[in-house]
Amino acid sequence: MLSVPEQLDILKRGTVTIHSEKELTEKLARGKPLRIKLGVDPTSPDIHLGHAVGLRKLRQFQELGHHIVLIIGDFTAMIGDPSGRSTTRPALTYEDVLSNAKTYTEQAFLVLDRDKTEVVFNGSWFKEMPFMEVIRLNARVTLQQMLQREDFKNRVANGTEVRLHELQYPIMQGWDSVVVRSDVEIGGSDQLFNILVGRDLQKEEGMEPQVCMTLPLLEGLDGVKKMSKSLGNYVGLTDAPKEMFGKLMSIPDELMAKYYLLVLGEVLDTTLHPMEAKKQLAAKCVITYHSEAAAQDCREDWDLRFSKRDLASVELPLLTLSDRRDVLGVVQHAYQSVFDQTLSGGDVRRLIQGGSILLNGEKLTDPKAEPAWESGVVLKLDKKRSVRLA
RNA sequence: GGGUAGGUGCCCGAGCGGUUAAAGGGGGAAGACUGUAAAUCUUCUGGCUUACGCCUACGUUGGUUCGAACCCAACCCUGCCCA
Repeated sequence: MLSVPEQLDILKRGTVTIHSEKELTEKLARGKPLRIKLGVDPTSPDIHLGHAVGLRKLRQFQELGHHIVLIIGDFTAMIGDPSGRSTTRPALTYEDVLSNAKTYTEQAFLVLDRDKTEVVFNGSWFKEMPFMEVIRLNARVTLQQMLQREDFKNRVANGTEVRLHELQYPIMQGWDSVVVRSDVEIGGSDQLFNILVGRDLQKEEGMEPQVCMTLPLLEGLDGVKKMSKSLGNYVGLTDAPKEMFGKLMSIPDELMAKYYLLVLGEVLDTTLHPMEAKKQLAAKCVITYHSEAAAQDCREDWDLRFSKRDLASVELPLLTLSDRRDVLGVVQHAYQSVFDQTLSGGDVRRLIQGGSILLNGEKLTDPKAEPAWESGVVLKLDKKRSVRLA
């Protein structure tokens, strides 16, 4: 095991707050593996790069010889974490939650060492919890404390509803810490309050309080809002290589440094040309979650497709024509059959008239035209999608 | 339970009897340009094989009217104040 200062140096990297560093030093100094907790709510089946920021921190702990406890919030997911929310989360069924949990853990192990990770479901203790106990826990938190939270405060101030079950969330997350006897809890910076509640409950139970460690939130592809599935601005860990590569190429330039730090744990080389830096970021990410070969393939594909605009030599999905031979019909059918997207006639018409549709490099601007659809010819649909005629 | 303000398109929000498929913004899409699916600029953004035509849409259900998102009634839902 590395010395305490060496461990601290690694662990502190990229954190927002550590509450407190002194406590963490003391815990590390004992020389015993610490129990590191990360709770995830399986509210959607995908883990994205935003979640991976926390998982990477866990991985660091793991490599330093500490014990990871990954809590699957099967129970808390049904409540929905109100952190940072301006509205109540939609309720999920238990079946959804379970199936999400399954894919969730599989994806988490792309980052974590499976053999050294303890996975627990918090439903295993909450499902059987007597109501008396629930009341007892509730007695430990005051309404005023809850109302100090930005998200609740804002909602109250704006006249947006706050439902009572949402107030239970921090208490439940805190109780998880008591049950798993965590020494350190990791979370996004929006988790600060919830993690601190965990400290309070542990103290109440006569335990040494956990260290609270928060990490920055990763902005999504739009560059402004937190990366999240519901906003659609995420890169999923299981995204296909080309999709992952392409999505990363679409982040704003300003965000690159942060992505380098949080996604790769590296420092951006500012002497690189921005586009080259971004390509490297995208490639490295593909290497992590897929393979070196896939990354190489993505780069080449990207260069051909977007830098040289040489669609003819790119591998494209094949389109088998249906009965309709007019431009509108063929394009609509292409979206449907190849990309599984249903576009209305109006949508397609807009694409055609906007000049997006290219047949072998020639713009098709008449929806009703019936050009000769020769086999092997490239039909470009929009910026990202093209097909080859079968 | 009483009082009061509201429920509009993917979201926020104007409209308050006809010229309203419904201002404006956000989000999304396309084009131009480029160093990329960055940035910037322009355009589009309910559906219908484009149709000054039809259908669907302003919480729900009925009603008044030649005509309703707009007026009336009942109901459902939410906020705020009081209890």
